[in-house]
Amino acid sequence: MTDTPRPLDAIDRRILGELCQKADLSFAELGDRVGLSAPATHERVKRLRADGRIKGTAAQLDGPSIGKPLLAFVHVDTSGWGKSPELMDLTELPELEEMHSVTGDTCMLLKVRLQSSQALEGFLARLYKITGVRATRSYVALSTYLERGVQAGISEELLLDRTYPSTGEEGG
Amino acid sequence: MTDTPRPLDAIDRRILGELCQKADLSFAELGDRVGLSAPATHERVKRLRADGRIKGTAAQLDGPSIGKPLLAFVHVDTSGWGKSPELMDLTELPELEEMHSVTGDTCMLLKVRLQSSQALEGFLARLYKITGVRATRSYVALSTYLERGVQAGISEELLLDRTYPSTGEEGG
DNA sequence: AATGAAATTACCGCCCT
DNA sequence: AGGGCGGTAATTTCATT
Repeated sequence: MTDTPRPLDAIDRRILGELCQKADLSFAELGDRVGLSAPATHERVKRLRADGRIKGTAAQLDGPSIGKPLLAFVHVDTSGWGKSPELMDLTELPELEEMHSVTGDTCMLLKVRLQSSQALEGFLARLYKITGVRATRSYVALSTYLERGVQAGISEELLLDRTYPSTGEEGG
Repeated sequence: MTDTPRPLDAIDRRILGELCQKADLSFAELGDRVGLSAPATHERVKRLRADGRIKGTAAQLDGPSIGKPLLAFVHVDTSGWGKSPELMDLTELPELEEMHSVTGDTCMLLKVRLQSSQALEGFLARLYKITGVRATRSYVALSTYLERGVQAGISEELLLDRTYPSTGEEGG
């Protein structure tokens, strides 16, 4: 399993672009959108999966309507460093959606989706029982303007927009 | 479209539990897992979609292998309040995955997935061009221990675990 | 249980080494 | 000449009534 299975070409990117928005397209429909036949499209998707580009496919549930109206990000400061078994046990809670160790003024960043503020209190209580947890800061979402998974596209804008003054001699 | 279409029963929850992990199960397979026939399962899923419990289905892409190895959370402090059109324009960037207004010592919380640290710099540069953006703090993910979408399950643990000492007289 | 649609396989031909 | 890739046709599996 080497790192670079094969570079993505334009059609691969368009397929990924479609599938990350709507994974239940038929291969015929998907093929129409990217200009390939159904079997050729199927072949591409199979390859994207085999290469690990596509990890799987998931139903997108609506938090509020399944009883979890409260979304919060919790910063955790620990005295030791990361990955204690106790911290990893939190993974079993369906309320915990993300756990990352991060740079910056905190150690661990959690994303949790909960039933109520009482449940958030319960979650924080559980956190504080963990050895090495010093402090937490919670950021509760008031409005969610955007929430989606990994997108296929890449903006050239972010790479090319130099904030330095240009020499005025660069070609277009 | 009222709020409460019908409460979820145990089978609904199990269906949601399966589908949020793997959306490409056949109805026959899904039915086997929850103890229903294929058409009955189909009917349930159709209802869950119609009721807005299931918003859709998406392919889960692997950030690093599609060229976005860098994940960051960016806190944005603004002078005005939230939702300016300029801020909303960021939504067009495929690098931006989440945008929430939050409680706590910041106004807006962004989740971005990028090609490189140069791209993060480009993104921050773009942020600072926006009217009313005062300051940003970036938390770059070093390791991701867990990252998944909304889960169907609800822990009773978080609601029941009272941290207050019990009187010793409460029944089980 | 039956019908129609879609996924999947088999096989053939093209293009680019 | 060979390998990768895509197209069409045939078959099986699945969705849907």
